Order: sequence, then C-alpha cells, then structure tokens
Amino acid sequence: MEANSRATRDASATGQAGARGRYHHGDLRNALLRAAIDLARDGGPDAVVLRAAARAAGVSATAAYRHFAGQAELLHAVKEYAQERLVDRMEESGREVEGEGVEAVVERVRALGRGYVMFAMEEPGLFRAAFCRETIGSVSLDQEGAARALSRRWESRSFDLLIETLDSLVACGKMAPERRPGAELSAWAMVHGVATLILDGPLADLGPEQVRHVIERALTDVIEGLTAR
Amino acid sequence: MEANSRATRDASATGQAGARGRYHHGDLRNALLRAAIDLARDGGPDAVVLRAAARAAGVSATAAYRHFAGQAELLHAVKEYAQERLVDRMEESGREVEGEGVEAVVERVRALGRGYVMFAMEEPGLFRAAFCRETIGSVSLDQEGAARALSRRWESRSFDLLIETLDSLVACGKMAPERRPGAELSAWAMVHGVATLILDGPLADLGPEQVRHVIERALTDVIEGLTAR
DNA sequence: GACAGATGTTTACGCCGTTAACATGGAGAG
DNA sequence: CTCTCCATGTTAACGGCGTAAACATCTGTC
Repeated sequence: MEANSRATRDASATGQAGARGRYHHGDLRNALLRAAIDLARDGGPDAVVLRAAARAAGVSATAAYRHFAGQAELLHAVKEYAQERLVDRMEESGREVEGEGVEAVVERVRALGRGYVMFAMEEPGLFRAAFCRETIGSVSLDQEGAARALSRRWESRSFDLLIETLDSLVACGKMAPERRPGAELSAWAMVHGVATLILDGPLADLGPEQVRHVIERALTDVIEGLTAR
Repeated sequence: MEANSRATRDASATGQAGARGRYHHGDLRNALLRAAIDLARDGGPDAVVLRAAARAAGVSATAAYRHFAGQAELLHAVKEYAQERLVDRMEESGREVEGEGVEAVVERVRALGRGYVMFAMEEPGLFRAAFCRETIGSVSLDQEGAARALSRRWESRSFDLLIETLDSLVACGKMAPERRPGAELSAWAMVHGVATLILDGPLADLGPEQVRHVIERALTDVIEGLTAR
C-alpha cells in the first residue's frame, strides 16, 4: 500500500518513473500523517506508533523527526484530523434536515447529536483519538498556549454548528432565551456521554437496536430538558 | 516508600521484624495492586506499568507474573478498584441528602451526579482507569463472557444507587412512570459526558467556578428532561 | 560548479512486556 | 525429623518502542 502511494507520488512529482530508490521521499509529512491516521482508525490513539507510521511510509523511524517533534506531535496531528472528521459527520447529518419550522429545527438538533454518536460508532478509533489526552508530561508555557488555542478552535469548529442550531431553537420560540446560555455544554455532554459509554463503558455490549434506542432516548431527554417549561 | 510498606508488612504478617532479605514476599499480589493503583492515580491507565509496579513492590519484574497473567490483568484489577471508588464517592454524596419529599429526592439525584463528576475531578487518573478500554487484542470466548459479567456487575454496583433514586422519583410523583425505563442511561450519559469533557475535552481549561456552573446546569437540564411534562 | 541546509540513514540507549530457565524456601508426607 | 514438591521468587534474553547523535545524500542557490 505504501509502496503504491510512493510510486504514485514519485511519478506525479518528478516524472522520473520507477525512481523507487529515491533518497528523498517528497511528501513524507503527509505520508506519515496518513499512516498514523490509519493506525488510529483501527486501534485508537494508543496504536499511533511513530515507528509503525515510518515503516508504513517506507522510511526509517528517525526520518519522522524531520517532520514531527516526536510521537506526541504526530498524535496531535491525528487528533486534529479526527476532530475535523467528527465535525464533518455532524454537518452531513444536520444538512439532511430541511425546513425552518419548529419541528425541523428540533429535528436538526437531534440530527447533529445523532451524527456525533454515529461517528463514534463508525470510527471508534478516530473518535477516541479526537478526545485522547494530550501529552501527559509537564507542558511548557508555549504548549499551554497552544492547547488553549486548540480548545478555542474546538469550540469554533465543532460548536458553531450546534450554536447556530440552538440559536434558531430560541428564534423559533421553542427554547426560552434565558435558558440559552450554556445550553451547548449540556447538549454536548449528553451526546459525548452516550458515545463514550457505548464505546468503552457499560453500554459496550448492547445490540445495535438497543443502542439506537438509547441514543434517541438521550436526544429526547436533553432536548426536553433544554426546552422545558 | 516501597521499602516502607514492605517492612510494615513483614512486621505485621510474620512478626519477623527486619526480615528484609525475605525471598518470599508474603503479600505480593496486594502490594503490586496497590502500587499499580498509585500509578494510575497520577498518570491514568497508561501509567500502569507492570515493571514499575514490581519495582515499587521491591520485586523483580517477572515476579508479577506469578500473580497476574500480564499487564492487562493488572490494569483490569486497577479498573475494578477504580469503579468501586467511584461508586463509593456517589454513595457518599447521595447519603448527605436527607428526607423523602419531592425536593429531597430530586436533590438526591443531583447529589449522585455531582458525586460522579466530583470523583472524576478529584481522582482523574482513577476515573480514566475506570473507563479505559479493555485489552484491545482478540478476546477469547471465556474472556468475552467475563467482560459481559463485568458489565453486569457494573450495572448492579454503580447503577443500583441511581436506579433506586430514579424509582423514588417516580414514586413521589415527580417523574412519569412511562418515562422511567431507560432513564438511568440518559442520566448516566449526561454526567459521564460532563466528566470526560472536563477531564480530556474542550472544557479542560475552565476555571473551577465555571466548571461548577456547567455541572449544575447539566444536572438541571437532564432532570428537567427526565421529568418533563 | 561548489556549498549549505534540508531530509533521510544507521547506530545506540533505556524503557517496556513477556518468555524461558534457574533458585529458593515452606509445607506436607514418610 | 527429613525429604521432596511446588508455589514463588530470580536472572537472562528477545523484540518493540521513543528518542538522540553522528553520518549520508540530495537540492536549490550564488
């Protein structure tokens, strides 16, 4: 597989077909990242092994250090990718709901939540990677700043969808304006809780039908809670 | 530190004070488990390193294999311990609420959820261990059976509290009986979601006051959802 | 065309989990 | 009381991991 992509790149990048012994890879950073993503896809964050990614890219282990500061940074890149995929899945789910009436807006909120949990079930490895802990060790001030920036980006990427939809829930009169602030967090917590309990918690060995039921029930409950009275 | 506990154990177990060169440890399994729990406490499940636990117990790494099939089993024992601690924390929280009126019952539900999230914040390493993934690799049928049994134990230990309290929520007329089945799952999902978002998610860098706010809001929302209409 | 920096390689270190072979010592049988 | 057996410990060794250091090769620039 890696040989494939390598040959392809070789041909397209330089026209020097068959230059398989090429010393310089040409696109190693991306190759490593893709390999790491594949590792995460089946195996979760713990499976993102720098040496394995390098192996898959057909390159020595230490070559990776020319493009990533270390395993932590590679994993971080995978994490960002996984977060993007999660948001994509939510968007896809939300777009399927048309109309602007109260019913439609509520259904759109449900769809977003459903997309969230579906992503967790469809791509458990990536979902786990999206929420794995960042490099345990003492964070330097710069890294701390970066972490905070990431956290904000989290909000602005994943949350924007949710924020808009909840806003329209207020706009169409379904939700009381004074209940609006902080509603994203409850909504997010509910779907995140369902997803993680299904993946690694006590809901792990439920049948697909039961899982569907749990998801829909949780969506109903949180929406009722947010729009109560 | 390990020398300490060892000396203590030596003295208490055999009365043979100062028998430090003892070939047989006497209580190695427990010593290893305690060491592993300490590792998990600050460092989470990834920090449960068999060699480190053996080192802390003052014993060679391979000695651990006389008491645990491998690192996975050691981690599993830590996980069970962490789950017990979580339930203890919830009980402690729930017991603080007295009375049987509607107000008291609702407040008891809140207290259970609060205890759950508090445990996650007070013992993040143990909380993560309590929900870490079980040994990735292909599970044998026997192990699968065990996993299912564990899952049931999860329910019967952690859930019983919640189940009773939700039942009394119905009994006192606050919650509609037809909404009762499945309510545990929504409730659990909400508090679990809050806890994990605070530990490893985008709520990681909130101030303590904001965190308190998020928790209480989530509890309010889920209870309103469960008791709506 | 030579040189410099970017990119990749080999080698090496210490840590990890795990296996295999060996050592010890306590408990029960004769 | 002694001898033997087995539970419980030990050391040695293997392969895999992350990472650092020293070396090699390409490639763009004056």
